[in-house]
Amino acid sequence: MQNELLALQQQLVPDLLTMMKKRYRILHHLFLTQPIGRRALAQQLQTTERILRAEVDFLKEQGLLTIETVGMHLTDAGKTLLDELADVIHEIEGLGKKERRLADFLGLQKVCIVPGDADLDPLVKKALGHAAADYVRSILRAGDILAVTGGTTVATLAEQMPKTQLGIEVAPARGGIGENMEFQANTIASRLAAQLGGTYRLLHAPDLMSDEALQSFISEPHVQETLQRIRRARMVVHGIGQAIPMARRRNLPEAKIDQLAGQGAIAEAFGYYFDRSGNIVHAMNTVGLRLSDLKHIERIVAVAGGKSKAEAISAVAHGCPINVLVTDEAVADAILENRREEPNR
Amino acid sequence: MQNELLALQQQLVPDLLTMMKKRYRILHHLFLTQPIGRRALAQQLQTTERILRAEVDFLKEQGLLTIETVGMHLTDAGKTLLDELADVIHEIEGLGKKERRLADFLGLQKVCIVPGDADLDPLVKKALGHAAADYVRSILRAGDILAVTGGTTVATLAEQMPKTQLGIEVAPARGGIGENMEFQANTIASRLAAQLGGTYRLLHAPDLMSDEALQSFISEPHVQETLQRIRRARMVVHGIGQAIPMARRRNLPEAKIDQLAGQGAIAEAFGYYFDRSGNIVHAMNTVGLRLSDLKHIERIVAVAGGKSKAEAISAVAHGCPINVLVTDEAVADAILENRREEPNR
DNA sequence: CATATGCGGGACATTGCGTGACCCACGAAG
DNA sequence: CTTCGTGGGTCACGCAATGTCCCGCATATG
Repeated sequence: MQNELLALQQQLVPDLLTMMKKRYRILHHLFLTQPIGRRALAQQLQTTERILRAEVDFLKEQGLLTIETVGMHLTDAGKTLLDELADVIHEIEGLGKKERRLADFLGLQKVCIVPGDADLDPLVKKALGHAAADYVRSILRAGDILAVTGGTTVATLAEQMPKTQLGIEVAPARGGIGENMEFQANTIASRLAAQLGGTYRLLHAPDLMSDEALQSFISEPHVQETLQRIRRARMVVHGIGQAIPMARRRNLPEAKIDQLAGQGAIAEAFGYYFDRSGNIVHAMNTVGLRLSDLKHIERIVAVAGGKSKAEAISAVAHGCPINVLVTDEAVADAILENRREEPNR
Repeated sequence: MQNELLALQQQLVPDLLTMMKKRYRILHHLFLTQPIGRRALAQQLQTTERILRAEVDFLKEQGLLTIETVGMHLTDAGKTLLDELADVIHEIEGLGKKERRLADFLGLQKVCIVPGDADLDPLVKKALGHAAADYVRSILRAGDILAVTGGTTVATLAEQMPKTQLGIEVAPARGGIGENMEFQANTIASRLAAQLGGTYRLLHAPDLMSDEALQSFISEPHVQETLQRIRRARMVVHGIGQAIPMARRRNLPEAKIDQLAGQGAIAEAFGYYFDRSGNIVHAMNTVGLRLSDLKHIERIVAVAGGKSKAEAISAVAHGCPINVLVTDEAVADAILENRREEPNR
């Protein structure tokens, strides 16, 4: 077991393990920001140029990165090493343990944690997307239908998804909401389909509409068809939002927002608002995947990070039949911290 | 697989393995020579006092050794670490591979190799004894009969055997030969029995005697009984000697020695002399375990090291039904080296 | 086209740490 | 008692790691 070896090395050469982490961090950061120069990288990694330079010289010597006029790039060997190293660093940092504890606490099948706090460092969100993309890709099989919601985090996943030729059908789980095109479920679906070498469907509908409009809308044949595809998805990937900021982004009336706040709404997912215990306090009149559809879907993957979302994530985990959660360390720590206090209440 | 981790580390922090080996070497040497002081240890490890001091300070900080006025000692944590580390170092040094190759070539069940050359460094012999003791102890079960021959190497084994309460019966496989009491089979048997928490029998007999004397001697009831115990041993541990030096130590007449040399005698074990192909060229009129008894014994362990004995060890391995060989790296290298030349002859 | 920015790489002074070379006090052993 | 080996302290030296620049160049930008 490699864990034993790491334990031995922790005793015998602790500073070299530190060195290993340091170099891994450089490679990893480089991977996320390439191409990038010495100075900029040094600043982002909170180290001096000279120190980074020494490390970079070494890593170049090892053939793990190339130095060009535009900046530094990882070589294929560097990427391979990074992948293989990820698990090791995971264990060294104790993330594996946290994942198991969090999965146990939230009753999930699996939890993936990336180091850092997506609120503080935008690269953590990128790493989050990468980790989620890795996981999704490891599960997907040719011919699967994959449903995705919108949001910046899921958009990052699509961006980080490596090119493959899997032949997946990607469908948006939600209609459009009134914000940036870039983060719409439709946009993400098309992007993901491009990366995965598959096809995609679109749900040309506003996310929110009146009852009558909704009824007539969903009886449209092509909408019906898309909705049926969505409901037959094998896997759905969705984000988790904070209730109030989300309501604001949807331009809900102030009165409605106040009402939600009064009901203790703290989290949002799939158009549903949850209080901290996971109870649904409000369901939007939404087109797309409903909560009741989820139980027919094999694998439900939630992706969200940033300490500010910790409570929301915990709430949705209790209220939604999630299988897998991909999040960051700040969230994991916050939830596990709260857990200790809960039993006393 | 831990090998993968080592490969990764080799790329990312090449110093790590070097440093690990260095510190392992210090701990190992300290284990074999404790209590010992800074200066003496530095000299033996071919390093400077100041360097060793830095390492020792670190290892002390890690709680792996204690520093007292009499010198340094390993702590229990240090011993544990050393044990666990042994396998890792084994693989790093490629000894595991050599063991498998040598076992394959000599047709043995198992080979254990310790680094170094017992001819050059007396501590290697000690390590040899330690490794052999470790192996023997791992096999022994309560109630077993263990037969041992004489010799300095087997004596070292007895010395290195940790105290246990196994309840073993130890019997000398040979009578006494005319040399130092310390290395007699009888002495070793009693010592081993003390360490293993068992009983022992003695074979009060000269190793070499005339036919008539031998006949009358082995008909003595208590000798008979001891001999029967010996032949029912589950395990026998024996040394391997070079033919001519051994003959000299036994004070054989010069004429006999010349005759042995003429017959190509190169190795000695159990009182038999072998040529390089493993043919018996001379059998002494010996009391104790005969070659023909060996086939009834479950596990036959040979312990011998030092490059000068390489040919002898190879010869005995071919001529004797040995199961397990514990030797040093110099021997292994020499035998494996010769192997490449043999097919061409 | 000219300018500005960020890139890699070179250069150099400085400093800080590893290291060598001692010292002493002490306890054990002869 | 002397002698040896022990740990621990100290200090100066030297080199390597580091901080701090600079330059030439490619690219983006106006």
